[in-house]
Amino acid sequence: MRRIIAYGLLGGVLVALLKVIEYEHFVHTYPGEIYGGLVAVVFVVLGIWLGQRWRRSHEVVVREVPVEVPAAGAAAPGGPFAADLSQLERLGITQREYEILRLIAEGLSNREIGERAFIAENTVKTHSSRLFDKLGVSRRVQAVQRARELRLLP
Amino acid sequence: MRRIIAYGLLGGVLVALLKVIEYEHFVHTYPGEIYGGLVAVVFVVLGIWLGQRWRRSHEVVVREVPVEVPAAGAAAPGGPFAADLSQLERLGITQREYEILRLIAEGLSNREIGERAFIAENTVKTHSSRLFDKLGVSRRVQAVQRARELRLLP
DNA sequence: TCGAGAATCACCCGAAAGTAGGACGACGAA
DNA sequence: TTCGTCGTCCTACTTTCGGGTGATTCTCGA
Repeated sequence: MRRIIAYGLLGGVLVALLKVIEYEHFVHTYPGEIYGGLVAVVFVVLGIWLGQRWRRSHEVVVREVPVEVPAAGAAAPGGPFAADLSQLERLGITQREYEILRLIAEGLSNREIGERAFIAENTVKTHSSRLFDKLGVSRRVQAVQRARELRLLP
Repeated sequence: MRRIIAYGLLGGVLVALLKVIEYEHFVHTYPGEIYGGLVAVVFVVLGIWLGQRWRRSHEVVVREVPVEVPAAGAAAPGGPFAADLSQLERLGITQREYEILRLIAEGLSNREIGERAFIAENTVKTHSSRLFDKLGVSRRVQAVQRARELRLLP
């Protein structure tokens, strides 16, 4: 409900912005193509931003990938990896937390993880904190190590 | 690749759409405000769509199907690990630094490493700092990851 | 429609990690 | 001897992490 109001206000701001742009006599100074193009670009960017915030359940697509593990002998590091997702459920690790775990394992800082996942650094901290709890560790290197033991990471 | 083409086509459609709208404008059917508003609305919606699409593509949850695990018997990767010591020489990593690297990979803190190796925490920092230089990384998780790639760690 | 779980974000604080620079002694090669 | 490398240790500083608490929003299912 509050969100709708917020969007309403946002719409107002947009219209105002539009007015301002128009007031600048863009229409008269530049040909219509440029004006329209500018407006389009600005609002496409804005729409993308909105769209990323406006999340829906159906956005999550679960893709099942059959993976085969090479038989004994020359294992292929970097080859197909099968994550033991039952461990996730057993430990109560959420999808988002698992995502953060993988990003941690890539050596990213919390800030970088935030940028990658479109969330605030604080949120990353919250996720990783809970993740550490569930993994029973207290440092990120340990988390990665533990996750590898649990076959959550390659 | 196909995605790029798709986006290219999409861009073309956008331009065409713009042209059409513009045509309407030049016919002076609508005043500039309405024209701009229309463009804005259309492209906001389009942006939202794009944003959600983009986000979805980044939220794909890869769920691997359970697979057979190689015989429990000592598989090569789990067995005795042979570090590629030539990499050490190539990168100019000393024995001591390699030792610190292994301890880092165990998830120990600098203090714990110092206790384990009977050296001061500051010394550990010096070693790890030089180690990071030689590995071309800046964080310990990255160092472990990189070392694994270089087959310096299991 | 209510509540539980999730995801999000904020603020604070202390600890840990990392940066930059310098210093010193041991040892071996030039 | 002189030079370079290694290992050790230091100060001082900035950044990052991790813990704790509290709050809002959203979704889903009962």
